[in-house]
Amino acid sequence: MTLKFYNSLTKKKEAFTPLHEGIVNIYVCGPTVYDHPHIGHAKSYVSFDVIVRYLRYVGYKVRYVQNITDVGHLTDNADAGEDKILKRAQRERLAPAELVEIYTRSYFEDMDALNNLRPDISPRATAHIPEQIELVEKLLKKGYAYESNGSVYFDVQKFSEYGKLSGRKQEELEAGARIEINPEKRNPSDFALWKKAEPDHIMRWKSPWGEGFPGWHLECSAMSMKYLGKTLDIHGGGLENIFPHHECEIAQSETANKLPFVRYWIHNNMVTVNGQKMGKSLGNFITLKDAFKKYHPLTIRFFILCTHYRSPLDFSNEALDAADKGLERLHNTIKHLRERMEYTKDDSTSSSIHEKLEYYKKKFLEAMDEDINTPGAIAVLFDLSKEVNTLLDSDKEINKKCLEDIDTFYKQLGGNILGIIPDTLQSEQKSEAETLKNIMDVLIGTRNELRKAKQWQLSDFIRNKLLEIGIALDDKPDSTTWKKIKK
RNA sequence: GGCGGCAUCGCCAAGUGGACUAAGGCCACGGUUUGCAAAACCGUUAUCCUGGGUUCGAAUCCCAGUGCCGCCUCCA
Repeated sequence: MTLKFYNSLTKKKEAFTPLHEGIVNIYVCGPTVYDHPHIGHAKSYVSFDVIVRYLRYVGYKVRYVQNITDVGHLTDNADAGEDKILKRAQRERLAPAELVEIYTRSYFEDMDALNNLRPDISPRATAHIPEQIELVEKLLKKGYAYESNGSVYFDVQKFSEYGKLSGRKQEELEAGARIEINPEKRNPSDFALWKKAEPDHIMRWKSPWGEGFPGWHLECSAMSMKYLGKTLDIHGGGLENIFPHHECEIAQSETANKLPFVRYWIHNNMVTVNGQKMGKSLGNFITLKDAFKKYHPLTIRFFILCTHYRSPLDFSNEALDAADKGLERLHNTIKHLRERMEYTKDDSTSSSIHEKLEYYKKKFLEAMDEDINTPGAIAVLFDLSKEVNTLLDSDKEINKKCLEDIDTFYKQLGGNILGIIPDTLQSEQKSEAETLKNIMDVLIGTRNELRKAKQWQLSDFIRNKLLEIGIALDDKPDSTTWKKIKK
C-alpha cells in the first residue's frame, strides 16, 4: 500500500515519500485572525487535520506547523489597501494585539470543537519580524529584491519560474485590469516583501529601510524555514491562495535558498452556500459559532469528510440534516456495541470477526491511501456497521474479545484517523437539564390524563415515587409544577 | 479577458480503462421484526450532460459542444 497525494505543482497524483525517512514536515496556511472562523476554515483545517492524523497513523513522525497571520494581510492582494487586522481593530476600538488575541482564541475554540488536533507549532507573524527582515535582507543581497521609497519589493522578472504553480504567465498578469499601477514597483507583478508604514499606521517595526511592516507572503516563507527547514514535504492551503500567495512564497523561498521550497503542494477546495460562493461581500458568511447552534460540531466535521477535500462542498440545511442522520446511525451502532460489551462476560480468547475486520481495514486504508479519500473510507465504516448491527441483533453468542476488536476498529479508524467517533459517545446530545425537563413534561402530562380519568391510585403512585427520588410535584388548579428537593 | 475545475440514481457523494448490470449516506416505497412504535435488517430505484473518437474493452483517455462553478476583488 502506498500513500498518494495529488500534487498541485505537478498536477498529478504521486506516491508520497518524505525528504527524510520517517519524518514529515508539513506547513499549512493558517487564518488571518481578524474575525470569527467560518465554515470555509472548517473545511480547510478539518481536511489537513485528517491528513496529519493519517500520516501519523501510517507511522510518520509529523511536525505540523500552521501560522497565525496577525499582520501584513491587506484588504487588497496587489499590495494596496489597508491591513485587515488594523482596519478591524480600529473599527472595534481595540489595540491590534487585543483583536488578534480575541480571534485567535475564537479560532482555537472552534477548531477544538471540530476535533481538530492542535498544530505542533502555531507561529505568529508578529513574533517573527526579525526572521522576516533577515529574509528580506538576504533577497536584497542576492539581487532578487529592490528597495523603493522605504518599501522592498520582490523583482519577479528575476525569477524565471514564477508562475509554475498557478500556471500564470507574467506577461498576462501585467495587463491585469484589477491591478492598480503602483509607481514604486518596477513591474506590476512585483510584490511587497516589506511595506513602509505611513505615519498613522500603528503596526510598525524598525527595519533597515525605516519603520514598516512585513508583506503578507513573507511570513510563511520565514516561519516555515525556521521551523521546518528549507524544503518542506507538504505545504497545504486553500486553492484560492495558489495565486498570488503560494506563488510568491515559492519565489521568495527558492531564490533565497536555491532549493526546492515544497515537495508536495496540497490544496483544498472551497465551500459554497446553497450553490453560491461564500463571500464577505455577498453577505452569506456562516461562522462556525452560528453553525454550531444548529448542528453538532462533529456533524459538521462528518459532513466535510463526506466530500473529498479537493471537491467543492455545498453547505445547505438539507445536506447537513442528511449528514446528521447518517452520523447518528453510525454512532448508534457503536453505542449498542459498547452497551453489549458492558454485560458480556470475558470468557473466550479468540475473535470470530477478526478476518472480516482485516478486510474492512484494508478497504479503509486503501481509500485513505488514494489521496485521502475520506468519503470512501466513511463508506467502509457504514458497511461494517451494517454487519455489526446484524450481529448484535442476532441471537448468536458473541464473545467479548470480538466486541472489543470491533470497538478498537472504530476507535482507530473512525476515531484516531477521521476524528468522527469519540471514545465516549454522549448518549444524549441535549443537555441533561433539558432532557430532565422534557421527561418531566411527559410524566406530568401523563399523570394529568390519569387524574382526569380519576385514576387516583396510579397518579398518587407517580407522585410518591418521584418524591422518593427527590422531585416534588405541586398540583395547582390549572397546572402542575415540579422542583428538586433535598431528601 | 487569462488560468483552473466540475457535470454519476429524487438529493448528497465515491469511483485508480477490465471483479461497474457504478460504493456509501439521506429520502421514498415494499417486506422482516415489534402489542403498536422506534431502532435494526432485507429488497426496489442510474449505463454515468450531449455528440464524435482512441481501445479487444471507457463513468474513467482524446476532441467538440452545452451547462455550472472557482481563482485572478473581499474570502480558508
